[in-house]
Amino acid sequence: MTIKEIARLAGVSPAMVSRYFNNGYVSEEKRELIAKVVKETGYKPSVQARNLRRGKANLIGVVVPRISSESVARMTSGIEEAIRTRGYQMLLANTENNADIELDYLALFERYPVDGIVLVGTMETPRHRKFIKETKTPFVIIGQRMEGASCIYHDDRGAARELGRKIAEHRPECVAYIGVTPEDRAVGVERRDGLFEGLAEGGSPVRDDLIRDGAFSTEKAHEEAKALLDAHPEIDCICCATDIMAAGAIEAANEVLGYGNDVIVSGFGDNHLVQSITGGIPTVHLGYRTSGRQGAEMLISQVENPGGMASMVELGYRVANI
Amino acid sequence: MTIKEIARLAGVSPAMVSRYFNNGYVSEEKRELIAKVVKETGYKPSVQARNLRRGKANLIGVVVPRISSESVARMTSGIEEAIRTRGYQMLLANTENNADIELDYLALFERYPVDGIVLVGTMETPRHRKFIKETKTPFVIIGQRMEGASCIYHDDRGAARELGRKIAEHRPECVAYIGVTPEDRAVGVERRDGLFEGLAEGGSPVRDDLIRDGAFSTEKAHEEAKALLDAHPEIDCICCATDIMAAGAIEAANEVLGYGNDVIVSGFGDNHLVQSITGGIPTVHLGYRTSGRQGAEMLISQVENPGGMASMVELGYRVANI
DNA sequence: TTGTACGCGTTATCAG
DNA sequence: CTGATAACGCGTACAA
Repeated sequence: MTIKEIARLAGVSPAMVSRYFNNGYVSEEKRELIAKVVKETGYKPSVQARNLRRGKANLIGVVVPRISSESVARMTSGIEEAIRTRGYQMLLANTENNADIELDYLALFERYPVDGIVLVGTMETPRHRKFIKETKTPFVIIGQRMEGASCIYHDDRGAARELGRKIAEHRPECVAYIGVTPEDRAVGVERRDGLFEGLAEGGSPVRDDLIRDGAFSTEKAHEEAKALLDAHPEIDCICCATDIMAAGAIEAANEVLGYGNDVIVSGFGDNHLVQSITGGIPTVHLGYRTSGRQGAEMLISQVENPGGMASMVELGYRVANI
Repeated sequence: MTIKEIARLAGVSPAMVSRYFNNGYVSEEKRELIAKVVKETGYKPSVQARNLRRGKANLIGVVVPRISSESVARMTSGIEEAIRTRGYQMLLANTENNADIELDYLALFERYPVDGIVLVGTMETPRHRKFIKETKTPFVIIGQRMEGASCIYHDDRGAARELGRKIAEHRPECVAYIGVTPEDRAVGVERRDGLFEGLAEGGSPVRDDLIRDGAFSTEKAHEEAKALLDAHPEIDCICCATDIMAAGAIEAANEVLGYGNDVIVSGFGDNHLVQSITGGIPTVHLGYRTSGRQGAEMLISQVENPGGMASMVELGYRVANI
């Protein structure tokens, strides 16, 4: 069923039918004629042909590191919302934290009919920088600050510093830290450094020998926390780079010291499930939905008004439960 | 940059360039000529035009109820994996559990250049049945059994029955149940009925007045469980339709009866985070990744070999931690 | 092995 | 307000 056949059946020109679906330069009379035929045939215009003709697909490619992470889910939800209200669709690619797959998808999207690309960022490699410099497709990165690209990110450092200060007010005497790889700058470096600063300012510095890597995993964090607590009974505070890992640390503390122990365990990111299971541990709410939404809006405005400058937006935060 | 310009620059015909990218009817000499120009210009064929010409987009539309649910994340991960290895891309739509948005997306995908549609199913309304009956687009539904459509689903009932029997072996004397709306047949009806059967067979039936709706939410389940335990101290077992809700029930039990209480709380779905935080409560592993993967494979085979029958696949399960 | 010519289904332009 | 016509960029008979 093509526009031509509809035109023939309705006794009008194809152009008329096209206008019927787009701008509305159609007389009432013809409109009814066409509407009737369209309803009878169930005709839908070919998006393919339209895309070709318009040189635009109203499609945004979104590349995420791990779809099963709550923070990512919240971002994509925000992206999707913004995108949908502007009449776009989302093409989602999941890389399972694999840099090669990530670059592959970025390359794929460049020649795919997407109007723009959103990258939910984790690591920054030379190949990433190369891509950013060379791509002609509108591009926004969410969650990491990256030079040369439009990006929208959270003030991980400031948030962590404030969290650290608040924790220090409780005067913990022996503070351990479970972080993640520094390859993820926002989570691995900014959160750690900010937290260390805040704790030190408040007079409760992290002890150098009590720093571990929790690898973004509840299990790994559980394991590390257990080892820490077994070896250092003096620990009375464990700060974690994510709520997910904090969940593991809490479990460890309960195992080693029993329920109702006094160890302070803090997280980051306000993971819904973790917060509701634990009844609320010290954490930072980061507005992932917002960054998703704003990132998508930024991208679409780039798509629709090309030639603008790359812009960087830093989002606020809210320290919670302490 | 079009195929014509490349042809001109390489001193060959456009058809040659097309063949260079598709079937390979090109002499070595010309191949090198073209390769050189392609590399220099960074030319990528327009997927738009190719799609129009081929009448195929290598795109699968996936409609999910809630992207931030772990089970959904696991399914989409499986779908994505299967799709990618077959050379397709995934277009993801999120409905936030809204039936209207769900139907909108289904309709959108029908006229979008997707080769097939996967629906991660929850409710089944007359409009759903209408869509299924009328759509000409290859279509697979995952997670619910639905007549007239190809579907792949889990044996929720059998799994629940076995879980119920296992729980009954611990001889609980007063069993409560927190479920969800029966509009979601698999989760709201099959799990409930199966569990009730298994418990009854084992001699530990659920007490009729101890049945509540937890609305897929940790908070709601927490609230309901707290009310139950406050009003009925004799409760020694709370079964929940999802792990997420079980997390709320555990929290409630700890609040009301203290840590280390003997109330058995069971879940369903083997939620990673819940299992690792709780140290493992009785649950059922359902292979969501597998259903995603197989559902996608089923769909693609429908796309590539049209005219087949609708098929229904039931997947197994594994009861865990009891 | 190579090139020519046509058509995929739309929409934009332009003349009426 | 309406209709004819020319692209959009590519793939593929068909002829050479």
